[in-house]
Amino acid sequence: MKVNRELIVRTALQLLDDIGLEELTLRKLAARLGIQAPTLYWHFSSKQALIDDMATTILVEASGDLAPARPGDDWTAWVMAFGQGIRRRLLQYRDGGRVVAGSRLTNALFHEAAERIGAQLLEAGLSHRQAIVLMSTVYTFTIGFVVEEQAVFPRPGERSPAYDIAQRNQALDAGKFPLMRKAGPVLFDQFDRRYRESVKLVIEGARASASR
Amino acid sequence: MKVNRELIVRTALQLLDDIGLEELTLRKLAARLGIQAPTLYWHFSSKQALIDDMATTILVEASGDLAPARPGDDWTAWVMAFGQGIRRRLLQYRDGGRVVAGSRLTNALFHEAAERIGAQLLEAGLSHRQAIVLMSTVYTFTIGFVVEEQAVFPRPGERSPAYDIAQRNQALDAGKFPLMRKAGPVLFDQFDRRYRESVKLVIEGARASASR
DNA sequence: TAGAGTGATCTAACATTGTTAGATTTTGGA
DNA sequence: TCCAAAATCTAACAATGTTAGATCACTCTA
Repeated sequence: MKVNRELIVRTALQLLDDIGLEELTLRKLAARLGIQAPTLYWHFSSKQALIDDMATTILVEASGDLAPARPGDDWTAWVMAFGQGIRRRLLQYRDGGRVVAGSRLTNALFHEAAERIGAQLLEAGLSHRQAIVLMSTVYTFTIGFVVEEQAVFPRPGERSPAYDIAQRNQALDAGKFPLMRKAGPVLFDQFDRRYRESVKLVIEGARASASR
Repeated sequence: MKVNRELIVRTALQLLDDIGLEELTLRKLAARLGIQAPTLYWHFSSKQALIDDMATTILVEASGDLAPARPGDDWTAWVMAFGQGIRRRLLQYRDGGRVVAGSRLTNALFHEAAERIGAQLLEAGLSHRQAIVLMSTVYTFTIGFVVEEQAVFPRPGERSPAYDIAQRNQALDAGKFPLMRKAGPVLFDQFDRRYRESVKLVIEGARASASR
């Protein structure tokens, strides 16, 4: 059975989703492909090179889903759709955030989407620097956010027992940490809502900066 | 020679700064401590537990440095100092960003600092939720930002050869990616400036949200 | 149609790693 | 002085990424 880079990456992403990044080994991947582990080195120069390709693939998959629903929407909708689209796709794979966070992209396909969205921002009147800073802020925040989110929810709806809120509160003295205690539900529940609010902060900041 | 948790963590942080997270092994750490590797398991239940303690220590070190220079400053200065303080401390250790990104805090000392700053925000009129979302946004962004920054500059001023801008541009067709090409210097130079601008976006967004 | 070349896989092995089991030494208080 | 505990040691294990080199499979050419 002949195997190629794309099949390897797709299989690796399936395996990732099944067992997580920590358990993802070349031998397990090879087994699922019906080959021996060293054969992978004919296709990839290292495990990291494979993971880089996985990360690139995840982001490329996201690329088609980064435009706002209604095409007439203003630039703020484009930025929100950019962030939401990336987050949604990262969440589709177990440890998707950590995979992308630790990798370098291997091709420019994701840059195409970024280029399109950036063009929208310029057209709306933002400067080049404003557009780049805005997009990179959302991008960086999104990846960091999903890394945290997936530590709490390894899979959507499946809360990790390590992040029990009651247990967290037990470690936080009520008299000493009133704010932090009350923050538990904000930080570890309803990630959708907090994500939206965070990105909205960035967007409103950009609106203020752009209108000057 | 007797060893304890604190000495181990301090030595591990030194070693981290010398050789980076990837090269940090329990045997090397033990050698530097003058003990055998398995002895570390008397003090820590796993390597990850040790790294968690390292991350906690880094953030606790940052805690003393999170207040604005002039105590009379308004709440926006507190938020900026919060972010800048964390970033500065993460940058003091090689791979400091990645260490903190992948870890869970082992004590609440950092929460004390967060509690103080949060209190400032409430006093300035922000709601509890606004304050928590604002701080978590800056926190998450900062860690993600430093992870990227340290991929480009493993040590301050020491650019990784893998992130040469000219090389990056070669991969980006000038006709197809005008914005992304021009973005190189914005993204991979002057991290100080971009960090400040990003956090300012968040803060201005919070100002807009708070004034409503 | 035989054979050469290269594309793709295999087997065998290596060094290194985190970790465990269990024996041994060191320490400090009764 | 003795004993329990605290702290360290040696020896070993299973697993991992990776390399070296042999072998199979396919395609093109002479």
